Amino acid sequence: MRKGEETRAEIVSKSLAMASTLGLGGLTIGAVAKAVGLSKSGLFAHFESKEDLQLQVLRAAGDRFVDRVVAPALRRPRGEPRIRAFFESWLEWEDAKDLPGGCPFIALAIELDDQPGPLRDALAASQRDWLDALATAGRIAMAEGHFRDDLDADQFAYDCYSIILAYHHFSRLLRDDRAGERARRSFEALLSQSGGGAVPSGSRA
Amino acid sequence: MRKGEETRAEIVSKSLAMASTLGLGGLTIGAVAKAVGLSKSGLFAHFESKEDLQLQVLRAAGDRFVDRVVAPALRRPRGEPRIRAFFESWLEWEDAKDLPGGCPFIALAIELDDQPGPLRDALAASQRDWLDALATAGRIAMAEGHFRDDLDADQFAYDCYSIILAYHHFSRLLRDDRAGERARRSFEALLSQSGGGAVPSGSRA
DNA sequence: CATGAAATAGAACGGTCGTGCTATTTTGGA
DNA sequence: TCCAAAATAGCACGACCGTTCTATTTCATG
Repeated sequence: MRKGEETRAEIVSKSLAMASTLGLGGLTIGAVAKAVGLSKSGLFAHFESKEDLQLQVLRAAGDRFVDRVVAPALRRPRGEPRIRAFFESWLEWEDAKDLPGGCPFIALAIELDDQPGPLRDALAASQRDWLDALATAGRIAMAEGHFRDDLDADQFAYDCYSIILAYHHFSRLLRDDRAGERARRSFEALLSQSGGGAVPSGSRA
Repeated sequence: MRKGEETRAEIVSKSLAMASTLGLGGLTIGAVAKAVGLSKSGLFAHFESKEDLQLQVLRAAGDRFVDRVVAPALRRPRGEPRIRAFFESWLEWEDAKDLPGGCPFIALAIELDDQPGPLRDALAASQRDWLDALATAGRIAMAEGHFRDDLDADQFAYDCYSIILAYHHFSRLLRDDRAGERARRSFEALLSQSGGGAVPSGSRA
């Protein structure tokens, strides 16, 4: 029925927000139930187990990332503009107000990296997916002549993620307000070393 | 008495190893007790609370990092050699066999970044300490003429940490065996863009 | 508006958590 | 060797965990 799906979506969404700060392991049926205004058993009836809830949270996070970061970038012109859009959206994603703990993937990566199972597998798979998407965008930029033609696109994706990880670390743990500025500086350096024209804010393609 | 200190150190050491995979929150008095062969209450008598144990674990991790990464670097010649030694030791630290979950600071940073309190404060303080040490090493390299004299040493430290974070992420979650190679490539690129020249062993055109 | 189905609540379960309390064992110096 | 002190064990506590079962409420629709 209708109502059930709505409630379930609200549970997953609230759980995602909570998981961004507490991790998937820190999620508690009782706490989530209180947060959405349900009884423990009423909430639990929507899932076959806690792990099922966790998996749905992971999937919801992936969908949201695609909606807000990957898809918008793909709507931009091929080449460097798309790369820049990807990076900027990614940086905004880090500070999304509906994810109070910052990027859930970074938090979950740390939590799950030593913990084999379907959760870890699902996370790793989605990570690989959009790292591939980013590397592909890099290869397109090479084809467009925006990047050197001997660039290692996978290394480029690695370096992009590297910058995002540092932004997360410095802005969240150290509360460094220059973290954004630092991340963008690193990104510009990466672009210019990749053969991307040093295009400061102003010109577009 | 003597014995007590020994036992306490063993507890903290074992807890550190466990915390590297499970986090500080995942640490459990019962599980640690079983791991060191003590009863729950026997173990607990060494600490005034669980948080006290967690703090001691944090301090032990800091001491170990200084011993294995910071101090060895400081014994190397000023300038680029010291920077390189810092980075290489740091990379080895990531794979230390007595820390099966990898660098505990990265795991704890994620775990504690939204959780105010003495644990968070202690972690942030130690992070700042050796980021400062690294930036200082960078400034020394500038003074020695190994780095450009307009280099931003804090940004340099930021970029170094960035590479380490990516190494952690790619090697642990994605099990990418090229992660080490990628990290070193990024580091060489960072050095050369910082004005550090020569690749020491090996060659390039 | 009645009715069966869907959604939710309530209570209880065995487990484990951190943490006290008290008893027992172990230790190291006199 | 003896003995206070230190170290450790055993047990119990209240709280919360995930989960199951059953009852009750709410919903969509004939």
